[in-house]
Amino acid sequence: MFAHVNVRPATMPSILGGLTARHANCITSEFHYRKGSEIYGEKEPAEYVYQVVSGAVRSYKLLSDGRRQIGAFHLVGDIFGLENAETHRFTAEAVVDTDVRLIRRMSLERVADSDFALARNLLIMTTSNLQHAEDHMLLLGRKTALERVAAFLLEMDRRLTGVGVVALPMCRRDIADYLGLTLETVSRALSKLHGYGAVDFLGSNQREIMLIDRDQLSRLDN
Amino acid sequence: MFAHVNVRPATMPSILGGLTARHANCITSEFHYRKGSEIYGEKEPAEYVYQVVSGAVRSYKLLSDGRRQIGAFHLVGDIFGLENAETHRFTAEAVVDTDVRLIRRMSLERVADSDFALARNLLIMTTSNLQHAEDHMLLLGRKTALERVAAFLLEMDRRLTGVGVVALPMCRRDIADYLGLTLETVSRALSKLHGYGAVDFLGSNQREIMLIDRDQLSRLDN
DNA sequence: CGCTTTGTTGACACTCGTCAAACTAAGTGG
DNA sequence: CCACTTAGTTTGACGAGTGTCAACAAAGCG
Repeated sequence: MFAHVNVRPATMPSILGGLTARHANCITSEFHYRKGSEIYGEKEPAEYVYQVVSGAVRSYKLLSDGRRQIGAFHLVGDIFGLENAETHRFTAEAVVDTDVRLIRRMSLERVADSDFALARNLLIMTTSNLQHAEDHMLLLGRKTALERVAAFLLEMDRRLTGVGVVALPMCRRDIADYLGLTLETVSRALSKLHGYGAVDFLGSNQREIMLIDRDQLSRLDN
Repeated sequence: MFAHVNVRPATMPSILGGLTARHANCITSEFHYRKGSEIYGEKEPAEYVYQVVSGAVRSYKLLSDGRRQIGAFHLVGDIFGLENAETHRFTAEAVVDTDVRLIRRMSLERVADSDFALARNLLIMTTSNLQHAEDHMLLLGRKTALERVAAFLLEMDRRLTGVGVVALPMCRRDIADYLGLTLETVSRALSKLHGYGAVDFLGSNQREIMLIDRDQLSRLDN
């Protein structure tokens, strides 16, 4: 599984706009997390910022009775765990075996006061997280199950390859908890999309490769 | 339009941490919006940043068929319309007759590069918007109607007075579109909470004053 | 080749949405 | 001042969409 993923550090957007190592005066190192293992927990002190080198990560919140809302998936190249408070607001777990680059975090005050460009990058990244959350609120509050799944496939296609071929790293339950649905509803929506011809499945391994018809999905997505 | 503009010394927490006028080199002025009128539209260029002086504002997104998701309510003292891209990502409307203070916006680049403290304030405000959106995703994705309404009342109490007495400026439809419900479901949830003794209504005017039992509501909220 | 995990599908239940009616409050003009 | 209108709220009846529970199939794995 994921045998062909080859990391090319040189082609990956470098963390914090290429400013980390020399400006933040910190050590960057790589670390491996096995599928399902926790990278950090909600309310833990935020010591590091992370970048996905290979694999995928989910960030989620829990209610007291175990209901889970995944706020975002972090894919290759994405930065996550960026907080300017002292603690993490999500739990982060590896969706599959995942390599991450770690950067020891500085306090926000020192960062923002010491480097204009870095401060701007922090703001840009935070804003892009905010924008994603804003769009996701619309999805969670107002879209139907079919629209959510269509939007999800389009998002993953855009972020993974952008060519209409998607190999999802996450399972149905993860998708469901991202979309505010149950895994059964996600499965049914995918079957329906398959029936419409908007999605085709290649190979019959568990983590199927999907061929998606972006025009058709876009029409469903509003 | 712009008939009542009058410049005033700050009697409330001044915008952008008291740095606007002298640091951002801009004019602050007040303006009045009548109930229901639009302050800015989604995708319009972001020329100003706003602060609520009196009244209340809703920020929302629409789907093509008219479904609406309110992302946030802005109450007295709140700053809104803060974008670092060139355009607004929400439409903003006055919920009731509302006075706002306007500050002409600078481009993000110039702001962040010219003032450390201002850059930090921008980041702090953006982060607090992000945190609200993250919490709201959990509500929209995973909470029941009753839990959403309970959480809403607690949020409004906290932000308006914090003493368990709430006078909501917005109508049932606004609440519904904020919580991802219908107005009927909101009304039923409030009736149920009233039945539980978690909410009491004072006076019988339209915009009732509510007495809320925060302990009881907190138990429902998870 | 069993065993476990993940995904699919069906039957059914239930929450919430839809539609409709009654009611209250507020605004308007004669 | 009072009918009349308009906007907003509440409540009921009903139905649709999604969740729940269960059975089965498929895939991964030792």
